[in-house]
Amino acid sequence: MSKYLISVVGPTAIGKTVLSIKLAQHFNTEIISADSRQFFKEMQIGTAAPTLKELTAAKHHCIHHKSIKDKYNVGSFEKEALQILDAIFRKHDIAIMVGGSGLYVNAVIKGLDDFPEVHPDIRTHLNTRLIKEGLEALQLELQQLDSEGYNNIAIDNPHRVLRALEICIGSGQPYSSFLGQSKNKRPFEVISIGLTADRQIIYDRINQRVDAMVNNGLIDEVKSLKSYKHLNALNTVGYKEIFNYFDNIWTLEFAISEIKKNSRRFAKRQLTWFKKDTATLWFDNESKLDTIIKTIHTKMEV
RNA sequence: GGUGCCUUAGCUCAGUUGGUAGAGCAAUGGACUGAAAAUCCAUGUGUCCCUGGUUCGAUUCCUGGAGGCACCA
Repeated sequence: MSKYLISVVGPTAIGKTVLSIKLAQHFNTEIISADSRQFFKEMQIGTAAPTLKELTAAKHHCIHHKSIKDKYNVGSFEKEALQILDAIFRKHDIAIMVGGSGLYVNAVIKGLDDFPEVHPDIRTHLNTRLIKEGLEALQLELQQLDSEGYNNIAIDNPHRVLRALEICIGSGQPYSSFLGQSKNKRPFEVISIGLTADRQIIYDRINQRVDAMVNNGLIDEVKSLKSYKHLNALNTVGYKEIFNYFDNIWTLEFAISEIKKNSRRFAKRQLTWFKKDTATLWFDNESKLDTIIKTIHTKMEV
């Protein structure tokens, strides 16, 4: 029998966690999280990570298993996730993956190209140059080192330009020369389940969830992380806004309304990303579990 | 009750010496190969309060009205 990875995607606050646990219980299997912020053990309230009760209701992987101080990225996640899936598939025919980080989901189900490791100093240096010389100087350099990459990447996006440049500089070869390698075929089939709702319902759920986070101690959680504010993991909706409150830039009330707004925008970006995968089977967030399970079975028989 | 000011996009407001209008914020659409809850790109949505009048043409000028604000009674 083939192995199946059921991937649950959708915008934030739609109910992915709850559905994934129900699916894990029904199929008697384990869950791997593809959420780029729930990895971090220091970030619990603001990331709406599964509660202790939820974590015991089904076995979870990649939740709170890293520190915000650790170096971690999609590449590491891809490798780690594949190992975990391998272990799960030794025991089960079905595994569940749940997460709202499109790039991380794609890394597992489609795979990324292999890029050489580059020393972190290169990026630090490029960031300094970005501030001192401006984006245009780095764009010109990329044009020199990798004209194909220059023509294909989003050249207005500093992160993209820096990433391409750091690969060129670190490896001595053009960034684009690493793209499009034949990727390893996954030893499992993927069934992608999308959860969605009318925009207004998603937004209402986000607003309620943010209020709940504040009531559950979000402010204290962020306060305890103040000295790590500069870390990338904390450049996150729900944290960066509260830092502005602590820095007396915003009132608490305004910071909270900004969290809601930024979460709405995030949800929109997630929908844009997940809509691209035409294989995804979409369900309304009020759908009955039976309906979803029935669809999954049908899909597996094909 | 009187006088003055105001009424233009979802909000705050600009503007048109008369040729049906534009900023910021909000909103919407999109991109995405190791920063991804990150980062970036694109888009103006309108009885210019209503009503007559003048005019080839009024959101703009004039009359009357409605609502708001301020001051005087």
